[in-house]
Amino acid sequence: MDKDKIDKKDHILDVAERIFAEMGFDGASTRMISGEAGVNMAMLNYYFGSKEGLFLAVIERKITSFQNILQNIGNAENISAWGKIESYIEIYGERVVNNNCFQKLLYQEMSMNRRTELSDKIRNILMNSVSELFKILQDGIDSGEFKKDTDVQMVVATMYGTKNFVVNTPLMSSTMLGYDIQDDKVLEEQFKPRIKTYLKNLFKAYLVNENDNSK
Amino acid sequence: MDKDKIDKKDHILDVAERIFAEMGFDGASTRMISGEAGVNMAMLNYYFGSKEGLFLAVIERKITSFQNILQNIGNAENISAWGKIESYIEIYGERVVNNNCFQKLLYQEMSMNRRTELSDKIRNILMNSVSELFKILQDGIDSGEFKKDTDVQMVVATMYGTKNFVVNTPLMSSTMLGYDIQDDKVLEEQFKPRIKTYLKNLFKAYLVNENDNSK
DNA sequence: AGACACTAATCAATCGTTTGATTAATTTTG
DNA sequence: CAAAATTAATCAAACGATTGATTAGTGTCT
Repeated sequence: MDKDKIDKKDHILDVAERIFAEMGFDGASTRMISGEAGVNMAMLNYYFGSKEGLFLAVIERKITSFQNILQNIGNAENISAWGKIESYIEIYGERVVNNNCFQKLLYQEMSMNRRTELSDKIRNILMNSVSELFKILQDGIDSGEFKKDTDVQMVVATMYGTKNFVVNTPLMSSTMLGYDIQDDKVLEEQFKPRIKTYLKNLFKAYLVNENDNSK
Repeated sequence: MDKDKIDKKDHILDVAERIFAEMGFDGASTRMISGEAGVNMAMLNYYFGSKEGLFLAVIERKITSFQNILQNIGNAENISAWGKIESYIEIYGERVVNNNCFQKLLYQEMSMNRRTELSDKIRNILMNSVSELFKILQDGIDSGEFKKDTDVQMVVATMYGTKNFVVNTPLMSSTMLGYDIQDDKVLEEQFKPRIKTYLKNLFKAYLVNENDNSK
């Protein structure tokens, strides 16, 4: 049946995603991936053409679901700029937990300046999300809701950077935070609400103009 | 003369540091490193034993200079907690620019969970700096200078994460920021003051209790 | 029969490392 | 001091292993 083939391809992609994230593109071998997936080595090339094709397939599979999620937030009418940022942090916090393997993969690929074709693709896609954030922030500034001297670009760098740091260096972060970030339960029950609360407090303090009578 | 030998080893380490940072540990080949350094391939094994030994030597060379820099700040007596944070950001901002190649290398190694012997070493050394920051922050909270609900650990994650994001994904960051992060002049004249100012503003807003008459 | 799914065997290329020989530098000896 | 002996530094070549990829062939369906 057709279903089996799709399931098999998806299974390969699942395994490849995990191994690529753990070992990096170069560190992961096709034998390791095919072996762990329980398929013949040649199947990787049969299905995906090449190792790079497999890598690209792993990324493209997820990337589609990444799109369009944030545009709804940005385009919402009756929500304040700060409300949009809060929504963004909520959604972002959820994705941190569920897709941290993939996040690591993305970040790893972006760290390398080579393979520009793929890197460009990834960067362009991520820039969509970034642009949405820019727009929200700039609107907030223009409406006077956010402070005038806000560094819009750096705010985004902090948003992504803080999350990436924790997700990509789990051993370091676990030592710092005092509990095991790699434990799914801890991640879900402890870290997820924590980073959401933290980012909201952090950016509220930095972004939002207090409703005082100054000036 | 003895000088030449030392210079040569140092030259190899310089090249290896750059290539490891650019290509990752697995992506960099010994042929590439020796070729670019202008030495025979066998010299790498002759000097450093193995590829991993070379990698370790690259890291250990820098790590020593990393130590003890921040302890002076933490132990200063007549400076406020916020003043210490400002000093930290200043020094940290300087290091970002000058050692970004090495920073990338460190972060890359920490992202992989394998090679635990080396990773543990790196993590422990970084934890020294982290602990200094913790202490400063906690002192500020205890003295009432910083807000009581400050998430000390996450502040550090933001500090490192924001910087790492920009340094490790230069192409992405350059697109975001609108200028070329990889250009040394831009990095020095534009980005360095910018990230310093931004981090100070960000953390001042989040950390410092306003001297108002509330409560 | 013929398109598709799959496998074992094999390919050339590249990997990190080792070798044996050669040169340069240093130390020991007369 | 100079010749001899020893050590250190450097090299081209080759090692076995592993890499990603391909081939030729075997079933398996419709």
